[in-house]
Amino acid sequence: MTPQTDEGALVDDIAARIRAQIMSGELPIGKPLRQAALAAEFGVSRTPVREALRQLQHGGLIEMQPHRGAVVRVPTPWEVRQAYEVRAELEGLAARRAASRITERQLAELRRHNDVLHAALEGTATGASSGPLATTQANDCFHTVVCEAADNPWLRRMIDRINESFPRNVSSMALAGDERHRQLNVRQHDAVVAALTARDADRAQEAMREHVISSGEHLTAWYERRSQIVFHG
Amino acid sequence: MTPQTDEGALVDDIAARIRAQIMSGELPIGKPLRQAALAAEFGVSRTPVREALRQLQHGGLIEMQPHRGAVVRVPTPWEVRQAYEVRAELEGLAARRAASRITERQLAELRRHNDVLHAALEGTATGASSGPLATTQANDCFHTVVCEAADNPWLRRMIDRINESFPRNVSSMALAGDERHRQLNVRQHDAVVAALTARDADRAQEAMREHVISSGEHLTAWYERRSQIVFHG
DNA sequence: CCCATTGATATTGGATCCATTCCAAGAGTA
DNA sequence: TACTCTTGGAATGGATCCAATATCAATGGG
Repeated sequence: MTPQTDEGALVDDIAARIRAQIMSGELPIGKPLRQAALAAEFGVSRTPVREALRQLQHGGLIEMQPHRGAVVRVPTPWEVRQAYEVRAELEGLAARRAASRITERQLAELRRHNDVLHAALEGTATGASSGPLATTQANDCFHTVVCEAADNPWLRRMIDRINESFPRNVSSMALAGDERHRQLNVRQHDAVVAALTARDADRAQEAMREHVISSGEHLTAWYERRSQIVFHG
Repeated sequence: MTPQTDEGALVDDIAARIRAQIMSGELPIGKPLRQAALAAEFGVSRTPVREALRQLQHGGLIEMQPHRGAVVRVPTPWEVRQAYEVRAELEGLAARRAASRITERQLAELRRHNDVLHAALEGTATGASSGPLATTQANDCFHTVVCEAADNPWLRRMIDRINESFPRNVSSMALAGDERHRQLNVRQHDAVVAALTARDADRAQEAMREHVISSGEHLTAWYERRSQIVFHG
């Protein structure tokens, strides 16, 4: 049932699956998570499920009240702003480090991901590489590549931790909806790539910082407008 | 046996206790952690201990190999440097935010903690407020106050997470040993306080960044010299 | 008619039990 | 003597069991 190469990672596997379901929106914000139901769904006992839930709680993705169960957490707008301020600083640092470390291969990869965004923007997308899914992935990959180029596992973990704390579908929905913001987004990506190409650490850091802050403001505003996309049942 | 106000926090309580033991050096680096032993020591079953260990693993303080048990993790020198680079950026951000938010009361508190360090340095410590314990505490409090003044829970959590990942006794031992570095340390603290008093965000950020980077370099060097303070037996 | 108390029910949290796995010591053989 | 295979013990990880607690509905009283 659970064919992991790495026995002993069952708990982490369960946690990853639940996280994925929350990220994809399959488990909507505010939905109560029943341990028994999850255990049955994954074909395991409640013990690993409970541990997985606790991990997610510690990660901030869900809330657990004693004897009352766990619910998918509802991030408040100001919390989004605060988290993105931290993320901006961290990704800025990543860009700074990347400026002197990134390889030509990675730069090419960045440009490729950006091309996808450009194409999606101009409607010249060629079939498969279109749609909000492709743009979301291209966006993620862009930031991932910069993180990898920064070559600092701790930094990487911290940034991942922030990203894992907000349901992805919400974020991408917020971005995908606003055409104007997507243009800004791509321009900012280009600025980052340009700075990295020029090996200009200061400019790369500032460009990335501004980009993330801007995304954060946008996302915060979106949350403020319709912070009611929660589970009702 | 466990009179917590907050029932349901037993696991977190266990985790905190184990973490404290690791931090204080009572559980030396490299020491294998037996679930049964810990359970007996705390008067609980193995279940909450297991969950607590997994939390610590996720936090990076211990390593767990499947069916082989958990050991207190040995941070490598380069890992210390990388973590402190991240910490410098985060605490720099904290100082920047604090510059415009810190209250007079908090500033006074900062000065008080710094006075303790000054006193310890000049040997004019008055009995109880002497010793490495007091200086370590004053150091911690200094950074904690700045973090609180920054008023960003996410930032706070991230910084805490980094600090919780390195056995405190090792860090303080490294600092306490070097008189020269302690002087530098206090001067840097003073610089931060001065910048905060002047409400100069840029200067505060830079002062704090430099301070943390410098501490990180020192700690890294210490780890390189005697990275063999591990458990043998 | 509305509110409080109480009992049933469901769900969580901790304890215990059992299968699996890893490590080490010892016997047997080349 | 050295190498390997076996076997026993010990520890982990998952499953199951039981107690504690919160939710909800029903009933009785104001």
